Amino acid sequence: MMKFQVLQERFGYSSFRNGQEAIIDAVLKQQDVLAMLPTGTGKSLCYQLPGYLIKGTVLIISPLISLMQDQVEQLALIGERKAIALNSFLNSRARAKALQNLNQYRFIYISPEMLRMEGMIDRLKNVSISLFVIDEAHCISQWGHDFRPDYLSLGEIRECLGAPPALALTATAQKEVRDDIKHYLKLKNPNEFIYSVDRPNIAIMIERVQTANEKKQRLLELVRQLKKPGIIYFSSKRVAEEMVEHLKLNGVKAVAAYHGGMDQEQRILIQQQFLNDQLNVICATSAFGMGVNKNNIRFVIHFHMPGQVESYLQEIGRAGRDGQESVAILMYSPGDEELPLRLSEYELPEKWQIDAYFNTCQLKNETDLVAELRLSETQLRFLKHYYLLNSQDIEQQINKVKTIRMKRLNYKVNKVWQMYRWIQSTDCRRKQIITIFGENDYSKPADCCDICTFDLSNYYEELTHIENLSSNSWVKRLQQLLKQEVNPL
DNA sequence: CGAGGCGGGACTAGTCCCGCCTCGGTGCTCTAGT
Repeated sequence: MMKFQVLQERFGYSSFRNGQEAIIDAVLKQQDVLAMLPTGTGKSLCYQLPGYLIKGTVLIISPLISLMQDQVEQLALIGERKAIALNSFLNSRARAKALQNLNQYRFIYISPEMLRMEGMIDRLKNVSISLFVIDEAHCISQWGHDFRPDYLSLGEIRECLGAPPALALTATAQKEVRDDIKHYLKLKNPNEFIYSVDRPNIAIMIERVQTANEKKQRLLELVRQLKKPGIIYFSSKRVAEEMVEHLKLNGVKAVAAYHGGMDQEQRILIQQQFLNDQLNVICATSAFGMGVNKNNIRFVIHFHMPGQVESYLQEIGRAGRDGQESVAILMYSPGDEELPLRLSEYELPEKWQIDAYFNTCQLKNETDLVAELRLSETQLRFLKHYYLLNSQDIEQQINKVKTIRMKRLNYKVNKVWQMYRWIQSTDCRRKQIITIFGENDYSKPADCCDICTFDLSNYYEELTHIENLSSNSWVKRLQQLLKQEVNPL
């Protein structure tokens, strides 16, 4: 079968979208591929279509259970039943059955954590894996070094499985992140497809205020005026929830919160209601977004600044997927950079915790250690990961881990300052982003950014100015209009 | 850094204020007990 035939008959498309065909060709030639495509350009087709043209199974590493479930459902809709998501949603019987029949699947979705569970690699060795896909591959760099260290083992796992060709897919990755991806996946001379991160239909704006209170008031104004639907990003679950109440109290309807502290069920419900236009505004933390395929989002507001330009770009990139004019507004008040700086720090163990852990972890049980050293789950995982990796004497190990911690901390702090410089700069915001991502050319849209030319009222809801008038003046205005209509007759 | 919670002291006895402390995001997995 030819790829065009599969495209039409299986997926129901008459042509490829920008970038897809070249990537698919490289995959079919069994080359390692690193592809950076803007959000919403159909990345999953790049491995799903080859799945029908090559022998064997496509293994897809995915960061979220919900993304895996989504993809399996999407595949079911086009009649594909030989797809499975291997994750904790499967009960033990279903999992046992799936593991026994692994080689019958065309597509297997799995998390990095599940891949590293005992016996999993041996199971997969009996399957002929013909393509090793890493969806949202920037997670390797963004999460692998601390939050989810299993991401760093993917390259070794790939080799264990006979080094099948790899396809790494992402939407935003600066050069150093791409280097990380290549290194940790052990890609050999990968074919790289890098498309521009620029989204000309998203106008970029920074709103400066002096205090937190002022920010809150200005946010209410903006939400009232702007065309919806929209997302507001916060770096705190509590503040996100408080803002939902504040907006509701002030007459904003169809607004809800979304963050990682909520029940899985509640999260799915909120996301569905947003996709179905039953909710207009989501007050969210960075937990919201991956896999949210909604094409008519008109604004993305940042109430807190993200810790890095990549996160910012990924978050604003959720606006305007339909190609219509949309706006991204980042609200900044002096001192805002402190929060992301703190967040970068407290994820990593402190120096004294490294000392204490390495010196006593063989003597005490884990529960006691965690309580004694006040370790968070992430800190503990970081320590365990590097404890297992090292086999030299304790002092050497400790120094090595402290160096790793220092490097990681520096990296994250530098990322925050890059974001900060972007906010403070007086250069075209779009041009700076392009430069940060190593690009040179872009065409300036009519509404570019607050430094260039830009009129925020283009993004207001049409009726807003009438609603804002008091009822009296509204009547007067209507009378005027009627007079104007009547007089000429 | 900055917001919020909490404890204690003060003064028309239950409320108010001040100072101190803590916390702040992202997700996978399994296990034990209902």
